Amino acid sequence: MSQTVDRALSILPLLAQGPADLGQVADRLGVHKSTALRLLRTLHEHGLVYRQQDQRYRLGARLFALAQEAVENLDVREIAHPHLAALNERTGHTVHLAVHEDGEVLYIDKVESRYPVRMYSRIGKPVAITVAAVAKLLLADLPEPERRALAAKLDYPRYTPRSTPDAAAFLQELATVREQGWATDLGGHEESINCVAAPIRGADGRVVAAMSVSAPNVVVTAEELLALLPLVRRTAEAISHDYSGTTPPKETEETPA
Amino acid sequence: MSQTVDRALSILPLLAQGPADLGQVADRLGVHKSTALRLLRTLHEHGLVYRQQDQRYRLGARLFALAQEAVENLDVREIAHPHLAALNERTGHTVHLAVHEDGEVLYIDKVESRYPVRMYSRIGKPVAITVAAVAKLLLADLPEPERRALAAKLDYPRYTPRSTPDAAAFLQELATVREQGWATDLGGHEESINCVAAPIRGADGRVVAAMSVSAPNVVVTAEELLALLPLVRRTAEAISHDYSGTTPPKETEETPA
DNA sequence: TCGGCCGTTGCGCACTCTGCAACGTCCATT
DNA sequence: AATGGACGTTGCAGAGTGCGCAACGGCCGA
Repeated sequence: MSQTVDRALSILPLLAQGPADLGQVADRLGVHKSTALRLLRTLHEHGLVYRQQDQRYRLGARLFALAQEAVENLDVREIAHPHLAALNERTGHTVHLAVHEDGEVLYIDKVESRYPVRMYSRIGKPVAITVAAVAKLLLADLPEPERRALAAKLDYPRYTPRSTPDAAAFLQELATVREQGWATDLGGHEESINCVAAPIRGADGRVVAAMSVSAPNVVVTAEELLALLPLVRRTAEAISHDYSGTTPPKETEETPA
Repeated sequence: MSQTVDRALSILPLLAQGPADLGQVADRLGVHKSTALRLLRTLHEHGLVYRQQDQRYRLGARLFALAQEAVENLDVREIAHPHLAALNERTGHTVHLAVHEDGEVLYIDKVESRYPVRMYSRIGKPVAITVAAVAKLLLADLPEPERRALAAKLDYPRYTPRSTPDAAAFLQELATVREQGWATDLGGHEESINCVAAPIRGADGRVVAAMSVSAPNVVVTAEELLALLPLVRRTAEAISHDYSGTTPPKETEETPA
């Protein structure tokens, strides 16, 4: 691994917390000011950081553009979107699409609820991986050793009394989810918000994405939301079908890791 | 400028065009495969690139997260959003918020039209800088030398017959915009889409952002859209007021050990 | 079975990055 | 108005680090 690049890239999450001046960056990186300056200059030339009038640095414009182009290259998203929109049209609730990547699960698309009370989330924001319904689906599909390894590495924050408490409970939950082919989050992240989710599979049967419908208690009860499960599953299957269909005959996949 | 970091960062826009394998990356960078590999590994460890099952690289998840955190740190956005939503509520049209940064203008917020026919745009996407109404406002406020330098550097694509043809016309337009304090784009980017825009100013009077209302011909005529100008300007002024008010003259930041 | 393609590894050389120290500037303080 | 300090910037010499080369190994198609 390249030390120089490593240091430069470490600046980005640092600046994500808010603007910082040269000295602060150098301190937090543990390098000399002149070094930090050179790195920041390079990042600047690539548009990844921006220098404000007060000379402090913050994350730059090209970062948005890159993230944007990146998300547009995800073909699952393209294919799923009309289905998500239709489901939102029909139910009125917030619909999410999420993928798994290197131990993180993040939303890559979202259709907002029609109701005034909405849940907070953002495309690109990593989800609460130990409780979110979509996360359970995505992780439940991992090969068993990976699943165990990941579960062991995770933190298990107690967002609510119903949050997954530890790795054992999580693995148990994943097994259940894997078995039944759908997942829920009933107040595990925020007390008053429930979700039901279903997996989207590629041609080889592996889970490539997951979608969910979320709604707060004040709009519909958990039971009413669960009644939507068949609809959610059908939607996910429709997306899976579209996705497998339009994806050209994939090169052979090595199943055993 | 750091060579290593420079090379590493050059990989990102390259991957933004689509996934690529190691050889392609090395070729396009003009370096040896082993070098490209090391750079990609470093980028990977920071989550900026992701390696798919077919071993090809594409942009990674953390990029989204970073862009997300970045946009949330823009306080103009925070302050402007309710106003934009209100304007959308009242007019039904698409409302945009944009800022200028290092010769690029990009949308940082958007409220979607209520009408079924919508214009295509995305938060984070750089706008057509030579024709967009918000771009004119932001660039018109630059000091004259910078304005000239930037105008000279730009390309002037002929999106439509009404697109700004060259630097001279652009500078002329900027002068007009600067004078009148608002801007329009009448079919300059896409034949059937019109915009009206107004500037948002900081406490020192400089333009820090610009907002616009856009609608296609099929929904409202250009005249009808122009009739919204006073409303748009009032909204922009309200945001400017909020922004100047809530931004303290200077904030001091302490560094916790 | 063989050949080619691609990703990966170890290594020695030298290029490039590093930290230091000194300078210029701006601002707050006396 | 003068002084001190904080901060960003620059040039430099040393060495640490990234560079390309060459060889290996796995995979796939011939």
